[in-house]
Amino acid sequence: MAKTAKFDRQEVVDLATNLYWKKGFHATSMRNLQDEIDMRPGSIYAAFGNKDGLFKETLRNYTNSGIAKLHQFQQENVSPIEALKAFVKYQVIVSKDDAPNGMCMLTKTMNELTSENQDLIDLTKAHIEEVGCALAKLIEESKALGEINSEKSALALAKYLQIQIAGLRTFAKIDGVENNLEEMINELFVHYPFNL
Amino acid sequence: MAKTAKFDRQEVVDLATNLYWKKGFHATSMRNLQDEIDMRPGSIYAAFGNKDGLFKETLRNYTNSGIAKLHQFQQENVSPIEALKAFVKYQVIVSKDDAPNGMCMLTKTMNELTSENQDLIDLTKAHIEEVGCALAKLIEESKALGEINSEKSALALAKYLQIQIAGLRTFAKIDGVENNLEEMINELFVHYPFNL
DNA sequence: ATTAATCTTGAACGATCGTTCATGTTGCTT
DNA sequence: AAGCAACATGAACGATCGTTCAAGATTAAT
Repeated sequence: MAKTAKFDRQEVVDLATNLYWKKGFHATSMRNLQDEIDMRPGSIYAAFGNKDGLFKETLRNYTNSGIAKLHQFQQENVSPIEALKAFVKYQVIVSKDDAPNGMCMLTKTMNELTSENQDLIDLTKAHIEEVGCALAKLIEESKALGEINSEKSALALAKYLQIQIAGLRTFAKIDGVENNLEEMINELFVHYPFNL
Repeated sequence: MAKTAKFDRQEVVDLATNLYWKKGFHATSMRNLQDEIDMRPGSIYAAFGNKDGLFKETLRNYTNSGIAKLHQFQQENVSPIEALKAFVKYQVIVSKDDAPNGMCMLTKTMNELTSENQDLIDLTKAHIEEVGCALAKLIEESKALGEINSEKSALALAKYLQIQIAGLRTFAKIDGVENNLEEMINELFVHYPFNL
């Protein structure tokens, strides 16, 4: 009935994700996005509603990518705890230089936004918990295999892991810890609360 | 020779600090600041140069306050490690609800800014390391008293502590950890790397 | 070939951004 | 009392913000 030749939505969202991730929500202007994804205002607003709408879609895209990456490590490693370790190293060490921003886009968003954008905060929170659940599943497997000796619940350990990742990523950008990141992550899994 | 009745600089910087801390650098407009500190544009620019200049002064003010708070806990506690513990609890638990923002203003700034404001990033890094040194001094005392049994250097332990604080503060805002914060901080100091 | 539905375009809107500066006000010095 | 240097004021600047929408371009169905 009508014109169908449209832009590649996934490609566009990927580009938008990287820009939002790199600059943050407020510092990324619609004109920055227009240049990055090569679309005109009208098309963007027709496809995504507004700046918030596009941001929400990039959040979804970011979280999906992260969880997919976790599953990839899960398939590449027979040991669940090695998969977790690989994931943490990927997030902290690899992302430090290769990713659009060394920080996790979700925690970065949590840090940046105020109650003026409560809906975005709530959405981000939900995504963080979603990642936590994915981690918890892997931890559960690891416990079942006896790799982990802990009285803590898998969910509590997952949250602990997320706290460590957030802290490490924040300080990975500051001089003085670069050389120790690998060691610190290795030590993470052999001490409390993972092993008594 | 001339008019001397000026605004109270400390009072103004305190107000500006709280606003910048709460909203972040980009989301805080000069007009927001004008309202908050009750000064007109001309006066602000005469006193602080520009938006960056005022921000730099608030960073200095924030860091000074933090270090002063650390020294306060140092004087209130005979045990250095108890002083450290009180400091961490203050930063993570008290600040979660009472402070303008649950996050540390320094790490928040690190997260928000890009290389477009490299000078502000460098300044913030320096402040974070300054806090690290203050923590290290207290840790050194604690080691001398035998409270801490670790092969790690005081500076490395200080950095570890900062990583924990950053992680905990980030996740203190998300449902699920509130009840455990006190316990998690207590456990911090009785396990590796503080005690083998 | 014509129609109709959809998509694309980019000029333009009002609001707000960081910043400047001519003007007015104040208070110390002479 | 007068003069002047320092400070305070707020209107206004050009730039950019997020967003809209009338007009044009494109494609599938008739």
